[in-house]
Amino acid sequence: MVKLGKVLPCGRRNNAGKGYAPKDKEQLAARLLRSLSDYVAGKGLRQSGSRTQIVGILTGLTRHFSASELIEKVRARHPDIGAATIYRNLQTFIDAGILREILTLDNGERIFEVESGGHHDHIVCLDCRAIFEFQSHLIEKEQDSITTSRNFFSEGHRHVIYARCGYLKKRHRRKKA
Amino acid sequence: MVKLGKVLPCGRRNNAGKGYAPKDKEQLAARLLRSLSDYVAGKGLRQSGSRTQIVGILTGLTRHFSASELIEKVRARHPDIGAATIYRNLQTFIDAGILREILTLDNGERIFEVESGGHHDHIVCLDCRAIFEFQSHLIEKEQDSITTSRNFFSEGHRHVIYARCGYLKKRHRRKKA
DNA sequence: ATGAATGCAAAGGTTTTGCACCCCC
DNA sequence: GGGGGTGCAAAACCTTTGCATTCAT
Repeated sequence: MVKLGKVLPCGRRNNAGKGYAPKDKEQLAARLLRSLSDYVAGKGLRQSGSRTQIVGILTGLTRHFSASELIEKVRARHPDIGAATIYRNLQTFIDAGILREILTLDNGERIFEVESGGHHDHIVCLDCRAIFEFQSHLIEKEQDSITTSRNFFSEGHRHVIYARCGYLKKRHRRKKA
Repeated sequence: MVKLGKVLPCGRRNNAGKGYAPKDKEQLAARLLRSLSDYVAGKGLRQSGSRTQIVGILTGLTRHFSASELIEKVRARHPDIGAATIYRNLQTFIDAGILREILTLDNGERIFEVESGGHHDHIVCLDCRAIFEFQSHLIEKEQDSITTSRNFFSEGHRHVIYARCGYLKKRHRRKKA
């Protein structure tokens, strides 16, 4: 694994573990809690203590995280919260629109991110495991066109590009040889 | 589940279980066996009986299939072949270029297809679970442009559109309400 | 004969579920 | 107080792995 923060040959820093800036965390946490409240109120569900605590952890995570990472972080601060509760709430949060499942890695790990409003898709770096984002109006438009021209009603999509940033390119070549 | 072959309102038939035409199976089987032979010969591996038998089953499957579907079909005809062998060979077949893992469903099921040469991406129908294919030169080009402009070396992508064909639209509305 | 490939069973990992208890509304 | 929510443990899945054995070359 490449050291965090290391500048890669492609000019990017290795931000695989990048989270939110401290100043953003507060705003984000407030927004998420509000969204959750709205959702549970509308559905006749309840704003349990666990839910509030788990949401509090979300802003301390990297932008893209797996269920196990969430479990680990939640249990570090709230050892009394069971994994089952976290899994159940992952689904609740997705239904509430505050989380999004963005992709599944080769090893089967499901990766989530906090819903930010602006739609984007992802590039997964096979070298440093970092997940980058990209946006393309052109692709979105073409997708819509394809979907509607076939009489489908789109319910979303997952578009993931697997790539290497070149950092370990030589090493990989050597391995393959 | 919608009945197989049923004409859906969008004009498509429900081909969720569609396989290969009998006349195509022969050619396909021959091609796959040839590719496999070339691969194992080149790698100093062996053309085992199991491998040949599993390849024989591939042409009797639907175009898009899960590991468990493959295991079920293989074991129906060859009860002596263990699941571990099938998993190990799934990887071998992918390495040999005769299979491709195309997507992961919501439930975590990994879906494979026989490598056909022509690249395409997929539309998954959330109503009938059918998997359709689409091609877009425009999207491919844009993808390449995005990848290279960021100094990535693309190693492939997965682009899946989730949609409804409208067949169960009313039913879903009712369920949700 | 050599080592690749296999079957079996066990282990590993993730996610779901049953159930009694708890606590939010 | 009622029903949603939770913790725990067990179960359910899917996939991988260790090991002795078999088999292709």
